[in-house]
Amino acid sequence: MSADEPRWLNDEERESWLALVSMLIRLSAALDTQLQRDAGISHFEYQVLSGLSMSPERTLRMSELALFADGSLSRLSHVIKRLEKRGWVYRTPDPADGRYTLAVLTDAGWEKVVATAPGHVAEVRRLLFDPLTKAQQRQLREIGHRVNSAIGPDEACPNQQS
Amino acid sequence: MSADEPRWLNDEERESWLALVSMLIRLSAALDTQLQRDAGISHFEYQVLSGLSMSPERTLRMSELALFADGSLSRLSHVIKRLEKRGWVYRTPDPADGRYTLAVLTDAGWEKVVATAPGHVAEVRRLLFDPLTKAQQRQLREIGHRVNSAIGPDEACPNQQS
DNA sequence: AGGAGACGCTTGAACCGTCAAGCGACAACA
DNA sequence: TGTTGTCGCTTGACGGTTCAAGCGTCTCCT
Repeated sequence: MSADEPRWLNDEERESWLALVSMLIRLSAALDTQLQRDAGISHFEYQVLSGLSMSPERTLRMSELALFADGSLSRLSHVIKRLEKRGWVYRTPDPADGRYTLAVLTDAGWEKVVATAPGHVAEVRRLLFDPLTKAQQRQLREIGHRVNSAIGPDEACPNQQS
Repeated sequence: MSADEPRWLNDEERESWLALVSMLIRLSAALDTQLQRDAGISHFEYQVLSGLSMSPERTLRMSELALFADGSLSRLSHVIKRLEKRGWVYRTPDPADGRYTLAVLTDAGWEKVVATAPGHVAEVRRLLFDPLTKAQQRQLREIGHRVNSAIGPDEACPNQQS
């Protein structure tokens, strides 16, 4: 920690940063834990299923789904293979363009989302919204948008290969 | 997404939530990417090294270090083994109580932190603080504290075994 | 039509984290 | 001083993610 770097963090920023990093890690872990315990799926798997459930025809291209779920295409491919084995999803080539693969939520997959969502939402509410004031919730939304656009469209998403 | 669950999310909350989850994942990934690219270490490894560098004698018990770095003891043990092989850290039993293991930062480890920190701090600043107003930085710190205490001392940290 | 290249996705290997079992060191009690 | 229990940590196997290479499909250009 040598001195006089051009733009060092001051104490306030440092504290914000440590608090945020800790929140980042522990909130992720807490959401994962709840889903794993109550539904036997990871947070990423939940995002995949929930993303499909909100889409028209319960269908999305793999690449769109990867973007929505903030994961790499490779990771999504492995995960969809597992979800397929569990009977919640199936894949089919896009009739409009054979390069695309469509992921489709089955009825069983829909049921899974319906059964899982309330508990998950309750946990999000308990850990994230209940402790905050209305004003903080508004600020948080704005902060999220600003940081997300600072990160850039895809800077952090290792979605493009090599 | 069936209706009238007791405490469903409204549109504003929903948007806050999606923004935050996305920020959560992408910010973690962005910080990891920067460190991996510029220093060849993971964010967790950085937290470990940086935690030691800020401690008296550059020394910390494994369990304290795990708490600081928000990771399990098992994970820390594996990571320290790797950092030991790279010559940045060594372990020694606590002379005061043989059950504890002390992790100590070597000179090479200190150099590594000094070389790595400025770039990392710059990235944190670029992605997290620069896009926010002073007021939002203050809010973020407060939000972090509130959410962290909602998660509880260790609810999300799988630091205790079995 | 045919070839080159771009695109979307998949695959297998290597790596990392988690989980459960187990080890040595210490404390409490007989 | 044993014995029992707890504590802090380590270990190996397992499961998931990443990385790089490769496949099939489509587009563009001649």
